[in-house]
Amino acid sequence: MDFRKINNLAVDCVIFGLGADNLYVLLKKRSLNLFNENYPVIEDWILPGENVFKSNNLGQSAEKILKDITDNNFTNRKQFRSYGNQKRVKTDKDLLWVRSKGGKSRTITVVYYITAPKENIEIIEENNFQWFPVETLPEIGFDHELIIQNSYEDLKSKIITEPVMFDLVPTKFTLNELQSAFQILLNIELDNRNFRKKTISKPYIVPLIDKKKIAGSKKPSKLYMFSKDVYDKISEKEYMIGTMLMLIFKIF
Amino acid sequence: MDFRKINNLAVDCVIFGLGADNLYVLLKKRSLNLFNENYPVIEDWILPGENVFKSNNLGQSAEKILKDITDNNFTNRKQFRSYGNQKRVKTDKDLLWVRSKGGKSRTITVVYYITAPKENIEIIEENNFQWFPVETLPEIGFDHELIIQNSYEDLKSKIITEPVMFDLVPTKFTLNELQSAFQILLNIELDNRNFRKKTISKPYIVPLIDKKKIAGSKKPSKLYMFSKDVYDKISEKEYMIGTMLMLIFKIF
DNA sequence: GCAAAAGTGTTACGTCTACACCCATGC
DNA sequence: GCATGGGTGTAGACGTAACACTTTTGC
Repeated sequence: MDFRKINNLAVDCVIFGLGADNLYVLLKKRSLNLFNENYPVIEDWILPGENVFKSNNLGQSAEKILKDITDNNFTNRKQFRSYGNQKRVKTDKDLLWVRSKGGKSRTITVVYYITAPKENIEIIEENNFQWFPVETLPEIGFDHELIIQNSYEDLKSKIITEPVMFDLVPTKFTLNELQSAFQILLNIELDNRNFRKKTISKPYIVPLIDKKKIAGSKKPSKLYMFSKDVYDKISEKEYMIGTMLMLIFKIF
Repeated sequence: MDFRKINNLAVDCVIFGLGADNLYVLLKKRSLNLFNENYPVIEDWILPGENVFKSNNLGQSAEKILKDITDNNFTNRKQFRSYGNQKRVKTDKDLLWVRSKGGKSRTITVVYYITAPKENIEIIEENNFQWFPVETLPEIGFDHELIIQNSYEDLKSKIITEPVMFDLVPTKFTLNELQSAFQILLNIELDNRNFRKKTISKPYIVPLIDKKKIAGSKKPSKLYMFSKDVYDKISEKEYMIGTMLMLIFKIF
């Protein structure tokens, strides 16, 4: 293993966690105070990320970043895009920070994003990380707010094309949870009865016999699973494209 | 301007050109013969690309690569993803080539892809570039075959989500051209009458009054344009997601 | 027994699919 | 005048949208 870092190549991770009524992003606190009036005090939030080791490939770097945050194993890491503008790092705060870390001001960042139910992600170092609703972010360093927005857009577009919704919801989910997930992510209202009918009719939504779940209160509800096998088998015969859409939209 | 190159950062371009009955990719010839039996003879094809200048951002690099190929201006450059595996360059040929060019064997490549009607792209240096059908590629260097496949997949998925089809077809197109484009790219058959009805009914498909076009032969046909303005206006009110799909699919 | 969320069916309407022939033009 | 691709209409099947009440459980 070669643990030296490639000083102009970094990986950042956008971690999306779906909560009860919001989609959240996990951010890392960035603070630096030199107690010198010539330097700004840094106190804001950035995406978890780091420079790539010489002997790691991009995916392994992402893996490593995630391991520092939680013990979860994520199966749904998606490489998104890269940011390599030479003017990316431009504010005093950002320049100071980069210099203090030995990085280069022209760094190319490859972004991965990860999706999971928020409740599934147990954060190890509570102090340094915090969830924020995607719609109301705090002060963000670098160009990371842009990166978050771009990733969010991409996620939304993937949701209607690929079965990524099932990564945002527990493995065993109730139909209402699934419906709510769609409603939050696409910001729409859905008719409960129609949603159920369509969803249940899909062969890759498999009812879990007998098992039930205790909601916050009152009557327990049936659980379902997503069968990737079945889904893949169906989508092999073409036509599957855009299936997710069908769970939801009035086509017009 | 700083014309030094960042030796571990490159941009490659996948240029898709839609022909009459195939989707093509533009490749660059790679040949190197040292006339020394200890070295392999290189004679294959790669994506057009190059290392990034210190003073260029990624988009500018892509721009520059394209300018060397054709005088066309492309408006639809899309950044795709990055390839940064440390084992990317591994065959003797590839290593020899990289060394002969002063690059690093661990290079991260950011991929852009471009879509246009094949006939629109006039290649400047005929000798070095050639079109190949995506489905039947020649011998390809580096991991560029993988990159092409990945880009192709991404393109196909974008086609059903975003109005990228209109980049592959002339600005003024006939309905049959558009239908044929869908058929080639998604490898499906469409009913001509139904396709026309749906397509014409979309407000963002605007008929060009009076103008006609001479096909390969016989009867001229009506021309249409895609109005991005109208499309954007409609898609603002949500729900637009997946519209492209609607031009085509039996929803089930 | 009551609060809270889960779960259920029907009808009217609109959209999609399937299908075969005439039209306009160039030669 | 004929060959070629351009262009057109309808009916039956299917899927969607709209809509309000009952059920099951925990407390």
